[in-house]
Amino acid sequence: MSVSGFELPLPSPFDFQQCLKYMARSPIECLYTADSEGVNRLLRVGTSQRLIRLSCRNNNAMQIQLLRGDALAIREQEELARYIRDWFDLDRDLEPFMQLSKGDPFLWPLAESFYGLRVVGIPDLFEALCWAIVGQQVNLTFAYKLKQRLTEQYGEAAEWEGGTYRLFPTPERFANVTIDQLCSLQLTRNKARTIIEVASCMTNGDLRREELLTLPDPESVDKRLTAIKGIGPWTAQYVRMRCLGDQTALPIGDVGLQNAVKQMLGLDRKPTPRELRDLFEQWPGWESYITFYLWRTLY
DNA sequence: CCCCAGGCCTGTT
DNA sequence: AACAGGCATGGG
Repeated sequence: MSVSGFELPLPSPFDFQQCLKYMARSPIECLYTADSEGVNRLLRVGTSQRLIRLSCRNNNAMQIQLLRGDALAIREQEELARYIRDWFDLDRDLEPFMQLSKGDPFLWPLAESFYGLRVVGIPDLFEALCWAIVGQQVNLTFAYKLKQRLTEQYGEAAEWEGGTYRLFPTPERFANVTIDQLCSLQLTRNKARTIIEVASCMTNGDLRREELLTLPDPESVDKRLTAIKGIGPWTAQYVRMRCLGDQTALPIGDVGLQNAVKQMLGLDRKPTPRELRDLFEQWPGWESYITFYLWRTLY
């Protein structure tokens, strides 16, 4: 038994349009193409590449179509469904967040403006780590360029109807890549070294997503990740938020978060780390959602 | 030439 | 623990 498409039921609140708007924010995004009605993406399912399109007629169910290739075996469908649920954080109940927001002068405008937006995930650990690393202390425009160069240089690609679709490279792909080669893509030496180190750790099994997910608390995850030179607190929290589904992650040193809070509160300076912690103490468990929504106010 | 950007490391208090 | 300075890289 096999299928060339299937549906996933959606939680409430969920707004696919909000997610698409987020995903369409960069004109040089290289890992998928988002339009006003859906998103196309090349994914690895099992050992093969699959080109899929996601769309939503209403917000009750998401349609997943295979754009070409053999139908999916049931096992493959399950794997793909798992990926998509992580991608759009479909297993989370946002009702408590909406309740928390009601009557909250800081939260309500966010919850209302971005109603139904999910923390869009990066389920692949290597991709999430690399995206965080290239995004350290550079503006987003440049971060997207670096991701694009890494992907075009080292990732697999497939053509479809005149467009090119790409997979983010695997850690194994970097086994014989040198720091100088990555530096030629305009990565700093530190970033190049860190990416190669992360790739090596993942290839030899020292660093695995499943293992991070079994650690007892967020602090253990931070500790494991920051043990790698070049991965600091910001990157660890970013990965917890975008890859591990940990919605208590609060990237306190994030300049975007600081600027967004400054604007929201009408401050004449960026909030201090202490002030940010104090502010977020009111909303335990929703740090990542609030951060993600705050980032959305910036663009 | 300036300041800024979804930081990190190392060394001091 | 918390802060300060240096560092590397492009964008505006």
